[in-house]
Amino acid sequence: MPYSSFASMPCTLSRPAALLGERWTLLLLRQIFLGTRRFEDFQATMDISRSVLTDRLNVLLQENVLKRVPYHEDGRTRHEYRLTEKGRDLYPVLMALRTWGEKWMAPDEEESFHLHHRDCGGGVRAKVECTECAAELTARDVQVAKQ
Amino acid sequence: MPYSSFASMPCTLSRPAALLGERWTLLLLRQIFLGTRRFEDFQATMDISRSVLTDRLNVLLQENVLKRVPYHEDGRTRHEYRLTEKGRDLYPVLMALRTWGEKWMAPDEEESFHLHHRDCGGGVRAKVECTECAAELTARDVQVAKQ
DNA sequence: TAGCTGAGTTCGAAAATCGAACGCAAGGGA
DNA sequence: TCCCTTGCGTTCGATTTTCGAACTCAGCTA
Repeated sequence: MPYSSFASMPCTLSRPAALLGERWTLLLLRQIFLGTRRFEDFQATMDISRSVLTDRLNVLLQENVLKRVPYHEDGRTRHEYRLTEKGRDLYPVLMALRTWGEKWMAPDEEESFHLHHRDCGGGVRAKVECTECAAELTARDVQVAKQ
Repeated sequence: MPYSSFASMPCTLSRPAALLGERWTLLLLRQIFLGTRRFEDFQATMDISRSVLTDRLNVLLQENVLKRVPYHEDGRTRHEYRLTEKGRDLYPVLMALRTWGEKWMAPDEEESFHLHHRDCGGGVRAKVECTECAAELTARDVQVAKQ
């Protein structure tokens, strides 16, 4: 049972965890949410090796998290990588990571970037809530039922 | 600038992403949230190689996500791995992964486990909200400010 | 005394990653 | 026309990680 078998287990947690748990994939998604879209820009800003970058982009294309979109520059047609709706839906995952990072791994100095709600200027945080009563939940409030 | 340099960048997203983005780490945390605590049990249920398991547990101990707690069995003292408060605070990350998995990677058959709020029996989901106006936010509602 | 168990450690083989060079197609300039 | 540049990969040999099986070790147990 190798690592990749978690990607095909009938578990809605192990499948995303196996996909995003590959080295570089979370950092790549971070870069995408920060606005990077082109191969050269990923390579330059992350200093990832080109072959691994190719591989990770292809995996995310295959999983339909990203799509290749043509664009024009200097009269030439090229392609850039953009989030699909499925990809955009990963936003809460990244925000949960960031919320945790702010609480537990905040560097001494200033942040490298701030996020705020366009409409009201407020801050941004991830949370877990009950779909019925809308209470905020921690691990202790949740019961696991096998099968 | 190797992979590990993201773990020390002054960015509250890249640091957690680099830590949890190592192979096996997310799957290991999933197993821990499901209740596994002992070396042998991790090894048996995940079929991870023993040396990598040792390494990942040590990294999480060092980051203070896990702690080693002594327990007694058959009159012998052993240790088990348990979440610290910092570790328990990763719950929203795992729930965000699961919420995404339920929407986009749900297997045809039944889930391997269900989660529900102890108090009211409702479902569980992760979301992103504004700290001021409490509106639910998507990537489009959020503005990134450099520095 | 010998065997068992939990929790690792060790080590040679296999796989993943790295970095530097190479390939290639489509302009642009001389 | 020929050469140069750019963006986006591919290839390849060297280095790192991971794998899997065997080994270690301490403290019971038979």
